[in-house]
Amino acid sequence: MSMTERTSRRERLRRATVAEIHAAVRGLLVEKGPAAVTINAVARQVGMSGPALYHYYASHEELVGAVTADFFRELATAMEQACAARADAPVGERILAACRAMRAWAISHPAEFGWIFASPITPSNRRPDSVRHQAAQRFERVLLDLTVELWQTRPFPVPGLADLPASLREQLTAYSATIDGRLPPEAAHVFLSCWTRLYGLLCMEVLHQLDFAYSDLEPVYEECLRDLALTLGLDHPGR
Amino acid sequence: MSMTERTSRRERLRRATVAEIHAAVRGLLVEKGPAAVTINAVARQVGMSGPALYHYYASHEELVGAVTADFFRELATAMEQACAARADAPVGERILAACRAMRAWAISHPAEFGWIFASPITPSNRRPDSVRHQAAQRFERVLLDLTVELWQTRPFPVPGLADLPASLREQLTAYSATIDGRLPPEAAHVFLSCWTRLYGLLCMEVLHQLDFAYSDLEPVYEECLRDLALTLGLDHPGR
DNA sequence: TAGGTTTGCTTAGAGGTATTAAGTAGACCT
DNA sequence: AGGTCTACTTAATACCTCTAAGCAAACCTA
Repeated sequence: MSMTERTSRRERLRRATVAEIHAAVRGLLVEKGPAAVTINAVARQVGMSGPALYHYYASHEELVGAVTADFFRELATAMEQACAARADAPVGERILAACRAMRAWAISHPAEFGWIFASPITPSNRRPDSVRHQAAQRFERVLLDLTVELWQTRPFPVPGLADLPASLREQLTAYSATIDGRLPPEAAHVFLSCWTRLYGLLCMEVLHQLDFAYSDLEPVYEECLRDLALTLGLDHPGR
Repeated sequence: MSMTERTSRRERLRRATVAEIHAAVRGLLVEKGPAAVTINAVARQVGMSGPALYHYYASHEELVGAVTADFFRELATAMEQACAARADAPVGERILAACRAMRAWAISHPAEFGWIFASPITPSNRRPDSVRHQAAQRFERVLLDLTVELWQTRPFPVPGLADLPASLREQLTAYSATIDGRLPPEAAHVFLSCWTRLYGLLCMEVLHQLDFAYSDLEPVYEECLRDLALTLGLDHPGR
């Protein structure tokens, strides 16, 4: 009986409080914008007074990083679920589903998605062991894993490694190593190109850098997906 | 004699002070990061005390917007100069020069370029009559004007308007109108696609969203330019 | 079950921020 | 010469992050 509860009562309480804090942060972010997410305001929201929060986080920055990590995880989960819902479909279809899920989450959570980008990644949050970095990496892996599966089951056309500039070749080789060689440098190049276009488009939409021309980027995103499907040699992308 | 000096002594002094303030802001931004750009710190730098700055700007936000506008203007000028240096070259070559100048400025002024994006565009700075918006528009026009010239002298291939989704067609038609029809909707679509890819890539580089894979995006950018040249039907893009 | 430790909070306070208000010295113009 | 405008000043408000010190209750252990 006592053995089954691995988490002590204390720890459960702590977790609950942490969850409440994160919810307060998110609420403030969504309702009053990033600037409203102050230690004091968050503390007030959860019914404690200011400095109490320092028992949970060492600094404002760490709190922000932790919540940002939440958002990354939630986004990654949304993408994974979109895939899981089509577990039997061909990889190509699941890739498109994941990409659409990414934008769907971004659109329905603009404040959260905006925070992921716009909040300057402070040096401490760029450390590989930071919670934020871990969560960001998991997010990135969703599409990477799918692309690896595609590469293994139905390889897409890639440029000759010799055709790439030397500097790029080196960088791609290094990156290929960091993903344990699951994609060779040439394939990594194609993957990164697709990733960059898609993510970049979303990034600009969220940062309102395209407002001067577009009011709704859905068709633009879909066109980008068609292009991506062509590059990866997928069957008809739907829509 | 008195007629020739359109600007009174007073106004000249004011301009000098404003320039000094902007220089102080920039210095703080570059040396200590965006968070160090506070009203007080800026005032200290120029040798006045805090609230004095409110005689020049109504708020911290307005000051930030004004300096951001400076950056946009400087960036636009750098691109224009790159074109002017090749005034006799074909449009295609000038387009590529402008694009390269854009990245060159971004790389040599990372703090400034980062601020252009990362600083959340507050509602007041999104108003069409804000200094920031004006300067941003001038920046956007550099490549637009070049593309218009290309379109008029050597039209590039465009998709059929009927092939585009209705929603996109409407948006493109509206945008075409805002640029006085200098590009028809189909051509505007191609222009915006190129613009989005290029600007998005730079945006992600500056926001450190690609650090996980690349250490130097120069070859990636050049590849993007080759793609762009192909899309616009330019001759060999060089490099 | 008693004692010490850990946890979660409190208030007080230092030093910073943006911004407003009120007052003053001097330049400018009539 | 007198009034207005400009550029600044200091004082004050209300907020911010974060540190320090202290207290009560929960927990663990002897």
